[in-house]
Amino acid sequence: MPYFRPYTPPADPTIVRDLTRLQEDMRSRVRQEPLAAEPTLIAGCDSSFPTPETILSVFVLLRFPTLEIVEKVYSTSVVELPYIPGLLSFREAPNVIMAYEKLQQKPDVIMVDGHGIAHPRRMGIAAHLGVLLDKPTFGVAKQKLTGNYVEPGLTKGSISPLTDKNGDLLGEVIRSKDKVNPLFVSPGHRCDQATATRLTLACLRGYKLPEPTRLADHWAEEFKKEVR
DNA sequence: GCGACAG
DNA sequence: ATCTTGTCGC
Repeated sequence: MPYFRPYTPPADPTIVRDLTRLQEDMRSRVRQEPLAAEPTLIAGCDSSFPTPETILSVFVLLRFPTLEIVEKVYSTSVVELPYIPGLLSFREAPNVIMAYEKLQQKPDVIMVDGHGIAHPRRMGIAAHLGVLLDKPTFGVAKQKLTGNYVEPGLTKGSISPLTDKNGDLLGEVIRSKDKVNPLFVSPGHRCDQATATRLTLACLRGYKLPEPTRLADHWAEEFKKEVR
């Protein structure tokens, strides 16, 4: 429990205003619906920073529901925006998409490390990527960004709703492993809560993180060493 | 005015 | 996200 927050240089108010408006416009393009069909290929993506000015994004493609690795690719580029809560997608999405384009085969659905609609303007990076790629997406985050919830049961499989101040559902807080901090799962684009939760649970293999994002996270660390 | 604040 | 050792608990 830190008594303070690391100092973050104030972001250019003009940029923040413009990106926030852009996000509000994108919001109208997000759709929540079940998948057209049971997925055969599911992807996981995550990013790491070899240096403060370099971002490295990874995409891991897995067969579903067996979860065998089919492909893994990555992309690196120069960071152009600082981290600003709520505007994470503008900092990471460009490079994540560059990695996505390197995949030989495209997934039926993407599990993103971060939030979907569990965001102040319902536009977390998972929803953002879904709209730009016009692909089903959902988010699996390790920390809350917004919303309220009651701690779910301490055993694997316990779930409790994440809601906004109006009581609307933003996502679900899921205990993916006994006695470890829960995950925050929310739909992105062209996906609904039931699907996001079902796929997350179907991808658990004894670890806190479901395989798609766990492996993306793992390779983001491995590739980082090669790059620097 | 006082907290909260993905990665 | 990143820096960074040992250590408590199942």
